[in-house]
Amino acid sequence: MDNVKDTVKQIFTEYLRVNKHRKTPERYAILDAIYSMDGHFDIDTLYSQMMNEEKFRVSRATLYNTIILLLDAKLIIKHLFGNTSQYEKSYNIETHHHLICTVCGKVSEFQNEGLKNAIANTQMKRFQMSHYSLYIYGTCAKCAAMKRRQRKNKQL
Amino acid sequence: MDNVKDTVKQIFTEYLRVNKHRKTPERYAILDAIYSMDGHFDIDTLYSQMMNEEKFRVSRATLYNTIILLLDAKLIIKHLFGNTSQYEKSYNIETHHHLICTVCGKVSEFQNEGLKNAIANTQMKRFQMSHYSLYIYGTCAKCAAMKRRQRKNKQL
DNA sequence: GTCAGTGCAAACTTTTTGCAACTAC
DNA sequence: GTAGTTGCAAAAAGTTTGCACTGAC
Repeated sequence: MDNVKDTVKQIFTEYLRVNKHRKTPERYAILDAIYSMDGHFDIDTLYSQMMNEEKFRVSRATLYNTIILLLDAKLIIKHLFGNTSQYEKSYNIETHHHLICTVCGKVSEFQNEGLKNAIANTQMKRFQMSHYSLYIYGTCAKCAAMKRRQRKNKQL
Repeated sequence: MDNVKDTVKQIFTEYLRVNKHRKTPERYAILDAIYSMDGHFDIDTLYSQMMNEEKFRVSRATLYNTIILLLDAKLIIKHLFGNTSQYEKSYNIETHHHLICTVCGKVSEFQNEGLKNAIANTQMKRFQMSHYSLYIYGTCAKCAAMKRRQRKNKQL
């Protein structure tokens, strides 16, 4: 598993070299922190995480700057649900789709090979796909149950 | 085509009645303005549109309030690309997917029946789908051409 | 030594909120 | 008449920017 961290570090180093950016400790600390997180995170969560648990302290400005590099290096991807930008590591991660509950806002992930293939194999004229995001909106099991309960109560 | 405007007005009226909201002229003016727009728009665009061209003037706060109702009534859908929330009328509109150019940011739409069916027919456990958004990121033809040109120039 | 990168705070943008005035019911 | 809505301005939340300082090269 540390293999992944080592690999992304190498990829990032190569990216920085090719693009003539400096290899600062902040940048590597941020990459490491991101690849230590599970699932989605926003800038504020990452900032707190690095403030509290980790040895390395960086400013929000540096987080925003570095995120741009990591996106460009395709080591993370950006999502936009809720109010803030959410990010997610992308190296060695299975492509997955997102279920977003419109009642409670909870975001969960699911995999579906058929869908994955259908999308990946779609031919578009005059457009070259690099990646995609599929967001499915609806009601999660918990909120569906709550709705049923409310409806029942009204009938009493 | 005015048929659509009439129909959404009826749907909205019914929605307001059921949910015990008032039928204010502002709300109908906003609905009308939205169904007069083509493609995506953000709050600011809608605000300017109603300020300049239309007879009815509403505040931003009212726009935000009304947007929430229209989302709930499923008369519009919300997208999150770029920096601002984008909205789009959804009644009587063909489901479509979005191509987003990561170079120039241009958003275009495309239809694909196979994809549409594949997604609509996906069975998810413990989740009830109401709608979905598929965003495909990549490089548009224009930016791809520009990239090729830049690469050629470097070689000289 | 130089200049890209960093931290801080201020600025900016989008969205939300509090409150007085208004109006649909 | 009364409570839901509106408009305004202020506040909040997220992100970007300006600038002096630091450190990677």
